[in-house]
Amino acid sequence: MEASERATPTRVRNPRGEGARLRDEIVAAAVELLDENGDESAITLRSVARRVGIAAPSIYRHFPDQPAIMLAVVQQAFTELDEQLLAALGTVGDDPRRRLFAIGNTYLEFAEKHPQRYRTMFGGVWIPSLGESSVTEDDLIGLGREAMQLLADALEGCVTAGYATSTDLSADTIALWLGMHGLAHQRSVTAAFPWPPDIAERIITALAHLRPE
Amino acid sequence: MEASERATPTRVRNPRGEGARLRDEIVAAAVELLDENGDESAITLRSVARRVGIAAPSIYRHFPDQPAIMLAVVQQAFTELDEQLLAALGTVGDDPRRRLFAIGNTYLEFAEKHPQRYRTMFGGVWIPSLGESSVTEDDLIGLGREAMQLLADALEGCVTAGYATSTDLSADTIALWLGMHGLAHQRSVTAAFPWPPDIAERIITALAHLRPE
DNA sequence: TGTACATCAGTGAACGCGCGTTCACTGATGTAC
DNA sequence: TGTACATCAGTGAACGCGCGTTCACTGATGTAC
Repeated sequence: MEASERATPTRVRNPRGEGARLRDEIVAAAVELLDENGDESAITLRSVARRVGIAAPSIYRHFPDQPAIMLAVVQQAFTELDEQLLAALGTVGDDPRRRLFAIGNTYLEFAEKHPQRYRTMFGGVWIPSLGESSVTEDDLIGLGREAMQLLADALEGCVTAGYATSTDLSADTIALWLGMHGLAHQRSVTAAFPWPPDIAERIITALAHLRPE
Repeated sequence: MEASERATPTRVRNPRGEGARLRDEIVAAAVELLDENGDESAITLRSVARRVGIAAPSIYRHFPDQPAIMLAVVQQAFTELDEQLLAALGTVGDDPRRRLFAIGNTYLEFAEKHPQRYRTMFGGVWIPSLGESSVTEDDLIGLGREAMQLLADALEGCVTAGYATSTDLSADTIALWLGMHGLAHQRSVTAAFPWPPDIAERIITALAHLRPE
């Protein structure tokens, strides 16, 4: 029974004051399970505990309930996405068109590299009858806001520079994001589709209303 | 115990040779549960049986296992979508531009009216570690083919008539569909988003490369 | 400086639950002779 | 025309499982006096 419940029975306990470390380990384990199994139902309180190598009730020191783990996974994924977008912008220079494609391509790369996480971030399924759990609506609002703002700024740059046209910047940003999201999401579900190689460029160019170069 | 397991204990059994009727009732009950709860995990073998008013094992006369019910739900949803698209085309006349928007708007309406079903159709989550169940890959291939073909035809009509430009019809069809899917999917997840009222038109116009009227 | 004590990190056993699935069955109805 | 029988639609009880959560606990370590 011990063997089946624990992955690493030799785990040493964290020193005093460092108990919060386990929180990070729990989230990391949950992400691992998600990436491996592809299904968010793979993240159960007990499966996570098993992976970390702790007893199931130990999780309650760090999370009020199971949905709270899911929320932490999603929050971490959004933070990682934001970081990658900022990193890409940091290396790409000043050309507005290149900045727009840097955002778009980095976004799509993130989804392609972590399809399960992407699906969970935007899947909506994991929100468990909101209100029966510790997760509130406030926890969810604004999750994608940072990424959306970066995209809006990039599109605005193109419009200002005359590379793109727009009658309504915020509506066009949403339209552009929806197109990218459609590709990112569908790819994360069906890997084996014969996508046209330039599909991302086609979508971004059309929805950003980019003038021919 | 009886009361909790059965919704309608007075259910009469189907006459001989009509046993297949129960199959339809099972699928209908599964759809109901999905629409009500919004979560495909609401469709369990037992919950469906409860809803129909039969004993759980009775389902095995009609479905080899639980995933087979999910497959039937998704298949039925795709069939319904196809029917609605065809019906819309039947009433809209010959103008290629109107035919394109008929497809696009009907598609988006379907997703808006049945968000849970839409999410399940394209969610990918319900595919249960394919191979451990009776559902095979063949069952899934070609599920959206009909709808995609109708969209391709509509776009081709616009190009032929000179209303739209395209360098690669099949790639542009996929791009257009992905944009529509992005909107349809995200709407089915987050109802409370302040969508621009003309968001659908913006996406379709841009991705179909429609000339200004 | 020694020690009692509070705090902290984590455990082990147990609970009740709903699940998918199996098994042997029941009882009505059509059909062959 | 009567009846034995096969077929069909569906049942009831039971199984083992993994789940989330609870409870009282253990034992190491820092801290107050």
